[in-house]
Amino acid sequence: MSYIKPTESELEILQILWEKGACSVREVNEILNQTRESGYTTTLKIMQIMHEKGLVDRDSSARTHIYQAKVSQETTQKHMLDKMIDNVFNGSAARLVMQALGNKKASAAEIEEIKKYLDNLEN
Amino acid sequence: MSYIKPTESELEILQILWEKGACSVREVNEILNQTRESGYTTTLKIMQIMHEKGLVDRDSSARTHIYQAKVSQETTQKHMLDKMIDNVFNGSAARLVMQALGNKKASAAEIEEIKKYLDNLEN
DNA sequence: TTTGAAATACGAAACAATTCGTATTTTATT
DNA sequence: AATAAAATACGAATTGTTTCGTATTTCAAA
Repeated sequence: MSYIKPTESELEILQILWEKGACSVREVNEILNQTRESGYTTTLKIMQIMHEKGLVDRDSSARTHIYQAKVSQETTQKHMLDKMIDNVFNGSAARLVMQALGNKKASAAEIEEIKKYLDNLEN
Repeated sequence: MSYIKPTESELEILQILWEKGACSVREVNEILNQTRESGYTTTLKIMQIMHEKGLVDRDSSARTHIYQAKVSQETTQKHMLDKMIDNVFNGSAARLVMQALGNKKASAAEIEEIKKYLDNLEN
């Protein structure tokens, strides 16, 4: 299976599905509208397209269709990160990591976690 | 000044300009063509649009215009990372960092560098 | 069983990004 | 000065994404 690159809107919806698990269009649309204006049929249309593309699964046995992410968050993260490292960080994961840590301050606990992770990587 | 979000094509060109410093359209197009097919006037048009948007500076005193990135690589990295952390990593920089390190294997030296960086962050 | 609310389906408009053909300008060479 | 090569300018076609209006379907309550 080849990778399907989600558009921006699709990514917003995937995020919601990753978090909530399974949602109706109405649920997704309501969550979207906590952040930004979006018409119901607009959200519906995008989710239908996502289904066509194979980004989501759909249970259409009931009147209200229930959608679920079909692509995993991990796989999507991996693809987007790889692309970003290549495109914008000259191929250096280390550079990206340090930028990321500099930007958003990670908590002490998170830093410890990362250190442990690094220790493991070394072995 | 508000942030101008580069499109995909624009990002490809910025990358080249960040690396090379100052380039003619022809130079940029030749480098692009090492990776993928792209017509000369296509590249020209995109660089003209980038100029209109303020993404690049242009010296048009000679017949062959010379372009330079106007936005810094660091600023662009920061914006893209922030967005990605929010959108795809549920706001957790640590998660992104660990994914990134897992993907592309960093060298032992790079890992040491990151550890030092983390030690500094802790103080 | 009729009715209305809530859902889906669908097409087309609006918008944005990319591609490319062609006209025009510039300049070095003869 | 004429010419040809190489550059820019520009409009328009193409493609992809988002938005939305309207038609149709479905189901539960009266």
